[in-house]
Amino acid sequence: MSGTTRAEGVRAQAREQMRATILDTARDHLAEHGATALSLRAVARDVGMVSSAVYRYFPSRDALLTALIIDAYDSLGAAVETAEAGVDRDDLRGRWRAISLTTRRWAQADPHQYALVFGSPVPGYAAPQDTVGPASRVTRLLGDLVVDVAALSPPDVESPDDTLAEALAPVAAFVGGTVPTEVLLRGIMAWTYLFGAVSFELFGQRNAVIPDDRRDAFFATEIDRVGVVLGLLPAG
Amino acid sequence: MSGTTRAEGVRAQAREQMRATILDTARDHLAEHGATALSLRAVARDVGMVSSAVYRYFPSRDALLTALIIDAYDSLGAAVETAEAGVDRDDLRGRWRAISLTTRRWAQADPHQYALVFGSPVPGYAAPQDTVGPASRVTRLLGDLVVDVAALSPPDVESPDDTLAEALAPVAAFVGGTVPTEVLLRGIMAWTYLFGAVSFELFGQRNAVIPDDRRDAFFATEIDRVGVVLGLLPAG
DNA sequence: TCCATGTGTGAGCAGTGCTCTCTTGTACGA
DNA sequence: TCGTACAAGAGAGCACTGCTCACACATGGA
Repeated sequence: MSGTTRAEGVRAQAREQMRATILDTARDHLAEHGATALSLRAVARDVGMVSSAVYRYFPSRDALLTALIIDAYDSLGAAVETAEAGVDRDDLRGRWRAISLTTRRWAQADPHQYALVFGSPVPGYAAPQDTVGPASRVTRLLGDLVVDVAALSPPDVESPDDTLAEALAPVAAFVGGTVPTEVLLRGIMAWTYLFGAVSFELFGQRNAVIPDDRRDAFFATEIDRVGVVLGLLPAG
Repeated sequence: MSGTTRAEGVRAQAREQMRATILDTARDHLAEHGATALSLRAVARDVGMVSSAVYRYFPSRDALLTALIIDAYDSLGAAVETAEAGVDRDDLRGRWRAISLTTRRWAQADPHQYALVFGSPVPGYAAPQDTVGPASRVTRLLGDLVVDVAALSPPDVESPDDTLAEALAPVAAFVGGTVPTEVLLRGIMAWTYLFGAVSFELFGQRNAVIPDDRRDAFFATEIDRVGVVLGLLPAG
């Protein structure tokens, strides 16, 4: 209890640092070879210890993957939050664009990390509760956007479907405020489209569909279209 | 050269049957445990031979996976084609619904098979050319639908973007006929949304968003919305 | 100062993909 | 009809994986 502000203990600090080192190395391996090829033994070799020592820090390979997932959510969340924060609050279209384009850019920068989170889940693996917090950072931004959309440009029509409101009750609770069901629906659909488009492109489904050098422009086009056509944003 | 119509040879026939047996067993394993857990040795055990014998039929685990992918595309294609064929040609909305709902149902019936095709690609694995044929069966139906949409209910506005037409040139070539760029764009977006929604739901991204017992209804709602709101189908 | 505890080691088990050599049955050409 | 070439399976083996366990050891904390 001398140098550190928090009396954390030397051991605890060293442990935390070792954990971080392992995680960093694992992230490198993930970026290079993908999730299913991520080998705990290989990570251990890179870190410079024997494989069994890693188990002092992560009880299983799945636990390591879970840590990487939380990591990825946080990384994406931070990137999108930063980009979105730089846009004027009243510029709904700009906020939607910032969220979308940043998500895509982040995904392209590290496809394996994106796939780990938004791709097909690892078999037999159920995301633990620890992941829900970081996972909702992007969703949070979309939720806020939807609230502002409802306030600044209310929908022209109200959704007549009563059961729809019940289906979207969890969503209404999440976004908070009083948002018409119609706007909630449009928000979810925009959310779905965004990740559908990014995944489609990243997972190669568009390979022979949109020429490589047109993908950027096309993504911008479709994202703008989604904003307008789903009534999420005013036309023009 | 006695019983068979085609003089295929006894050996070739036996070989084909053995290949099918292996593939069937592999499909069972896939459905139960998922792609990354699919073990060639385990399949061999189930079939009743030693693992090295399987290599007489599939040169590698990847080759076995490729065969399963082609299989999956064909299975999905057949299911959707059958469903769509049962709808009146003029009923554009009905055709869109049939394609969408059947795709979702098929995906839910065997999530691992869906994930194999539309999930994050296996690392280091690039789908060979053999897969493009079966892969385009659903896309073909959507292409035909788009052509009929263009003929039966032309878009209210033409897309002013010239570069967009260039980006969609491969798509225009695929669907054939003379389809306005605007309709092509809407078709691609509907296609993107469909698989985005199915993937999102199957991969658990909607777990805390839409209650389980509302998913069927919600999917129907969003699919109808996509049809109308993207201008793919007339409102009403 | 002393030792309980946290941390790293290395052997080992059961599994994997894949290669190789060897044997055997039999389909097919002469 | 017969002999054989060849396909097909068996089995051992290599290098890898995740994970467990008994062990050694340094050291932080009392």
